[in-house]
Amino acid sequence: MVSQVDRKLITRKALMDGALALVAEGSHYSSLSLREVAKRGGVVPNAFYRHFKDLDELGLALADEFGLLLRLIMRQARLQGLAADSMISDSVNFYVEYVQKEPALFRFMAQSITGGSPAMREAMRNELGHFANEMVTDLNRLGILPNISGTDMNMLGHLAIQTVFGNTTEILDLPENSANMIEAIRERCTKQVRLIFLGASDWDAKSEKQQKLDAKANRKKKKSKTE
Amino acid sequence: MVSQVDRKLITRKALMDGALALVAEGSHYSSLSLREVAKRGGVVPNAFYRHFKDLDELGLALADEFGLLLRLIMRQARLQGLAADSMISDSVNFYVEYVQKEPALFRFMAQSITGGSPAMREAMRNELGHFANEMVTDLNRLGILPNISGTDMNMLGHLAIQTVFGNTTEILDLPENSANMIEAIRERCTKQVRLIFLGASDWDAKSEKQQKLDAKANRKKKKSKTE
DNA sequence: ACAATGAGTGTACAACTGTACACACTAAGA
DNA sequence: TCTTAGTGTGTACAGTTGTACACTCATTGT
Repeated sequence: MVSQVDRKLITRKALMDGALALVAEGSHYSSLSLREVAKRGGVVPNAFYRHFKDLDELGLALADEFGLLLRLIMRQARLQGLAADSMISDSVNFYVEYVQKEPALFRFMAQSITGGSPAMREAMRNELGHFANEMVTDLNRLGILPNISGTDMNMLGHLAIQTVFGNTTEILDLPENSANMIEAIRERCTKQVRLIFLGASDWDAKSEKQQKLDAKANRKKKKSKTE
Repeated sequence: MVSQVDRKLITRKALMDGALALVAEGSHYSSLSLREVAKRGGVVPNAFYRHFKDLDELGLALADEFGLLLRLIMRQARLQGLAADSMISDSVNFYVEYVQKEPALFRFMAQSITGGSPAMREAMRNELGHFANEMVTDLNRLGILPNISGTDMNMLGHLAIQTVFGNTTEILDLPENSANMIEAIRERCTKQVRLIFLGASDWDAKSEKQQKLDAKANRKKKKSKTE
């Protein structure tokens, strides 16, 4: 005895979970069939149309769900109140933990950034971009790296999240019970992010000067090439 | 009047190019059908089996071709003899140029790292890893960053190439004739790599000490969590 | 209490899929 | 020169695909 709107929400969720399950089992989202997904959701193929017009539309709904997960992760991380001396390794650990906790959604995300429909790719890029922006906001609020300009801070944020997210597939591809491998990835990733922030702390007026010099040399070279 | 082995090689190439063409037009490799690929290669479906057992096998052949392209890029970059003062921006420009020159292969690569079969993913990771190793060898030969240990140098190489390759999909998704957007990506990517190397130049004994401190704090936190 | 809304079902069909089999035709080797 | 090997073709078939149409039946709002 469930209300009609609940029933609808339940089936909708079942379809989304069905698609995710298939992805988690190794299929690529863009090679799924509507019938497969419907069957996995415990529903007849035609019922699919009561919820989504397309598999593309379902994909965008999954992208939304992934965005929600990201927001949840951010909130959790903030609540935990990371200590300054271990902020980077804590964040990386946090991320790795969530990838293992929600492998299907992260696998889907990884697939979609490079392989989804154009709309899908944009949606995923937006989610990650939002995540990076939030991180930059936090860094500013905490007064970390105060000497860096706004655009450079943005660049830094994107670099950091791109680096962390770049390890996703590798984590997911590990066989189960290989905690030592996970540990290795975690350490390498922490090192990488730490190196990035070390670079950022030197990314001040001095390096700006160097940058301009380099840019000039670059333009010169380009010019001589076209001649 | 072509020899039999030539004919075979020609058709094989046609099949591979057909698959790449479909990928370049927006399909995901893992959603291609054998018949589609055969038609695009100008051959009847059954003829496919004379060259590949599977679409997977064709995919691995394409991964090989991508590896060849990477080696070509490396050789070209070395021949050009990059100047020390603009080495980073030159390398990035070089990469961006090749992505635009071979969009299909790079699109295929981007798709395959996160979305191919397990064998495919591993093949692509190996190709990129080899590329990173070559880069590290060059850095060592040129005496750049002599104070960094072997494993850290490896980490650095992987970070650098992951950063550059991370821009691939974004470049490929730009509409044609948007040179200014390309320029923006090129600049951002150059900045990122420069920041990474800036961080690496400080990645010495001093930062190693800081790293150990952080690791200790991390262990402490973990312990208290499990209690 | 009753009509209506709408989630889920069953049947149907044309298009497409991978692949098995028998065949043609041409280059290679005797 | 004649046989052989091997690339490419044509036909065939069973399974899967997306989706249209007509339907049941429970939950809703009156």
